[in-house]
Amino acid sequence: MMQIGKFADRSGVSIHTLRHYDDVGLLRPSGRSEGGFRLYTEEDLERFLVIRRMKPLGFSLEEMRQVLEVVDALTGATGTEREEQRSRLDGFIEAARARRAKVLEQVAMADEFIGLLEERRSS
Amino acid sequence: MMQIGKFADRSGVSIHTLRHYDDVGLLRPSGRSEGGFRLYTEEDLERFLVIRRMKPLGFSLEEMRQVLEVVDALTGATGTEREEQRSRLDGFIEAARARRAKVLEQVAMADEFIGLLEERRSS
DNA sequence: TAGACATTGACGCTGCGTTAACGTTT
DNA sequence: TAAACGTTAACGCAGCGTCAATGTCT
Repeated sequence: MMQIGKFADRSGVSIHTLRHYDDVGLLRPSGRSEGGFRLYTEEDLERFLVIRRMKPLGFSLEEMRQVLEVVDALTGATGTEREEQRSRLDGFIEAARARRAKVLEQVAMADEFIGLLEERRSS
Repeated sequence: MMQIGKFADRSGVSIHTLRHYDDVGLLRPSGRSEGGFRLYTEEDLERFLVIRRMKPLGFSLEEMRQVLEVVDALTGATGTEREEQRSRLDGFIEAARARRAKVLEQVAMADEFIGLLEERRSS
């Protein structure tokens, strides 16, 4: 169990961001100390990895929350429930592919922009 | 000379966004009608193209404003002034290359994320 | 004159950063 | 006890979206 400061160091995000994630229900610490200090576990760090990958792709906190929800629900689910969560997950996989495509377009945008500036430079 | 609505259609951004760009000095319409309607020219659309390419790369409105400023200052400048603007432009070209690299990293992030979800799907 | 189109102004939203005033841990 | 670390609450900011009340264009 580590306090928020250590978790911030290891995750690379600020303490305030972690507080915010807690407030909106995106990433809740596994426990609290007697005095109310947030206590995080290694497992919390694991869950954070999902956030770390999704955020740069432009997903909202709410969407990340939902993905974590599905992933959590999937471990331990069986039968119909399992199928249901799987199809929810498929939706997110689709969304991720769409984002990937968008990001690739942005690389092309960057190239166009750089070309535009270089042209202006020597005009 | 076209009104804001037509400019919005042709540029693909909302009327409110254009108003906001005007307010912050990013993209000012070339004129106003007697009654105060914003009037945009084809040249304004040209300038907008810079914005269109920069925005997906995550540049702030202020940075875009500065790039437009440099590009404008460069056309018609000579001698020392020209060299000065060129070096400012070089800074932005560098920044654009950095963004390009970042965006490429995001593609890798997307792949990792998709892989992570697919793994969870069949676990 | 009507209808489409525009105006300013204000408040709402996300995802945090930034104090401020104060309590906890060691 | 002090120093380091944490707490909630509240306001600030970018970049718009979304009314609302009103004026302009054709």
